Amino acid sequence: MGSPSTAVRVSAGRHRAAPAPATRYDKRLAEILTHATDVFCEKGYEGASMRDLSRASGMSLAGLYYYFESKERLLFLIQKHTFTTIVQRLKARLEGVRDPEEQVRIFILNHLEYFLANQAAMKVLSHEADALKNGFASEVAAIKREYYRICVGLLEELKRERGLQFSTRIAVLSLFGMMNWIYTWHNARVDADAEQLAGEMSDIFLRGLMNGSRARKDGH
Amino acid sequence: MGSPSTAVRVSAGRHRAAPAPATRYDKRLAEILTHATDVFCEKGYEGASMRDLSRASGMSLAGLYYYFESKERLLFLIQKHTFTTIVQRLKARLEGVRDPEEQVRIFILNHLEYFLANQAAMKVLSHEADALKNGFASEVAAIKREYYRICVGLLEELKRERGLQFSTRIAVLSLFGMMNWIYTWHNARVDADAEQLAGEMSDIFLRGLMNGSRARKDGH
DNA sequence: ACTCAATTCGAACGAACGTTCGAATTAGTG
DNA sequence: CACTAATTCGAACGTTCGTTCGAATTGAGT
Repeated sequence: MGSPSTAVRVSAGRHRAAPAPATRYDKRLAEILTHATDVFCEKGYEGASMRDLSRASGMSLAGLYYYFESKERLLFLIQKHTFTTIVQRLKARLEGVRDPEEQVRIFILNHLEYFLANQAAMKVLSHEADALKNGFASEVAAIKREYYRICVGLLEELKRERGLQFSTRIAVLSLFGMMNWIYTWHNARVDADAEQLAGEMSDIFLRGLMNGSRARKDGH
Repeated sequence: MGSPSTAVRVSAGRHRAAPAPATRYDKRLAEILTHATDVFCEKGYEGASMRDLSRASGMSLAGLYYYFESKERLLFLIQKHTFTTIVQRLKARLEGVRDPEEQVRIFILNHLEYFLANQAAMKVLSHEADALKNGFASEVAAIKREYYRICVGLLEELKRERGLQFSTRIAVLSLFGMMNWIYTWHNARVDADAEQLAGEMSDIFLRGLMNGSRARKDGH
């Protein structure tokens, strides 16, 4: 009967095969997601109206609902796809690398490269992290937790190998702060490319973790 | 006649004397700002409705407009007061301190202490940084620029004194990222207090700036 | 107690919101 | 071409939005 967006709808109903079927439906949906990402980036999730999204994607207001059942699910699709992709790329890049310091540098480089190549999507991921509710929120939270745990693992290994002492939690969250804050200030005309930025942040962060003198005013 | 909120209204029309008149008007406005801060923190600026603010502050919807002329101006008042206060406290604390490293540590401690003591306000300041427009935006931006420049000054001095080499811009913005990101993860039941967090972040950041080996793969 | 200004409120305004529905259009196959 | 399913749309739904207005209430000074 044709109420397609009420179900989850994976690639025109088929179960996803190996590469990507890329049906008409999938391609149009991807286009809409791209335009919606730009609008969410510029006006924020709450501040962007369905009419804004309609205008940006060149599709009628009602037409959008053929592709997703609610504004919230649209944000979910954007966040899930973005987060899944960055985790996937990270895993591929980490494969075969054994040195913990190099692994951390790869983590940072992967994050910043993807961030700058997909600024709008990553801003929506960072800035609208608490906009989803219940089921949507928990599914994105699961991916985030996996990403977080990977970083924790790398730092734990670095710590073990070099006999360092620092709070892994604070270190990881400080690193995420350094990296994610970039969406508030990065200017393509002024700032260096991802590789150089990743190098500078890696230097600050990694050297910061090495204990030359333990904590400062320890003891008392 | 009584259309008070159309003018800027400084403490019941009087020109502000030395300490603080603290009229009835001022006190009530401060209460409203406090409640509004909590609501903006929880639901975001766009996501919070005037009716939410009315409910939270226990004042009728129309009554709120006696104290400010628009929702946007309310956010502006919150941001301006918060930012002004943190800059003011910083200046007081930096007075008399000469050692650049100690100055940077004070900067970080001041920021985190105020952040954790006023989490809602600081989240509204960080997370809704782009919500204001035109005149409101530029006035807050001016304070932000001053705050930023103070930090740049401290790092430049540290760099000069110790003969270090790093990009001040990247360093400052990385530091702000580390510090401001805290609103996304800090949990009072799990995490340490401001002083300890400031110590750990200062250690990571400051040690990160000291060049033991210059940049890594330099040359090529 | 009377007065005037300061403060508060109920009720309503028009606009914009997310979403729905049935009809119209288009694309894909025989 | 004809037939069916996939896609798109105009128009409207009921709700909520930020804001306004005139009347009611309260507080302070005499």
